[in-house]
Amino acid sequence: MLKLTKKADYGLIALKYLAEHPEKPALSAKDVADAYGIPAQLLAKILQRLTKTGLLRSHAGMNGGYALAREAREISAYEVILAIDGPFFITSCTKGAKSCDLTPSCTIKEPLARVNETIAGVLKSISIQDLAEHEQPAAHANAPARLVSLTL
Amino acid sequence: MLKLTKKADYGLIALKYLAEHPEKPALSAKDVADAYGIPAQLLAKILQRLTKTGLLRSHAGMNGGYALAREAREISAYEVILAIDGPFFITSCTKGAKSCDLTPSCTIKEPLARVNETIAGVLKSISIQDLAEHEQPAAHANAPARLVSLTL
DNA sequence: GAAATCCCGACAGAATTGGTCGTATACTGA
DNA sequence: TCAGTATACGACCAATTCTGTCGGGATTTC
Repeated sequence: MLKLTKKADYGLIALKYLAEHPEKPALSAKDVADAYGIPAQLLAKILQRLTKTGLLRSHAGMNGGYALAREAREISAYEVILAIDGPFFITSCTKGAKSCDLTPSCTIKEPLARVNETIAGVLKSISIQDLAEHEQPAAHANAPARLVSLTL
Repeated sequence: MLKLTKKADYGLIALKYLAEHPEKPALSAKDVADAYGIPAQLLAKILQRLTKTGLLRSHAGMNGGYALAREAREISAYEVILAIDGPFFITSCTKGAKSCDLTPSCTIKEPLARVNETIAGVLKSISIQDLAEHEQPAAHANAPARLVSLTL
């Protein structure tokens, strides 16, 4: 299915929201959760993780909350997903050191690893700001295309 | 995590295996399962599904089994994954008609839909034959790169 | 010190995935 | 026509993963 987990989704949504409100010094997990109807405690944990990986800055106490640790332009969707869901591999085998437990198996793995890199490249090329900019149905007709190369 | 299910993996492995043995008129599910240590009954169900979607031809009885319905070159990894795992969307929201149940939510969805298409494009550009060719650690140094464009 | 807020581990329920079983059906060859 | 080999398919269970909740703690502001 190749889909993001809801957590990753929530994380991206939250970061986008933060990027859209640069005037606020910080927004609490609850603020964001309420804005989108996301379970507050769950979002809190996600934001905590993003803080731990250095994508967000946090501040406790009244009027505390979270803020982007870097420019929205400088945070890629890839980093967010990586932080929340952990490293991903398109093949279900490649889990760390012990490659495939099955016989000589996954002869399929090697070519797909390249696909994996390509996808990672695409995700790396997208910043939180890109997400925020396209809030309004803009005319992306003339947006410059980004080329990603896949060497099989 | 953005990973393929094991079923999709198995399916790709099996198709690759079939592509590598064009001399055989058909290979049984058990043959393939044994070759890779894949649970035979599970693989059987996967191959049945691939048959139903027209990627394989099947034949019951002795010396029966499965064979590619088309040239390996003409079967894309995308088709295989689609057949086995169903349509995939990178955002966990986009599930059919009813978009996001949450409020105005997934403002994130629209840009990511493009990413989704890009990934699908990558997968479509890879054929079973591509997978089969790179069995041996070949020198893909001079393999022509394929460019996939992403217009955000 | 009280309120707001972040921090974090543990855990329960739900959903998905992986795999098995049993049975029916189709084809082959002796 | 019968035995053996295979596919076809639905039901079902087991394992894993994901989602969301709870409870207690630590910081910061007022």
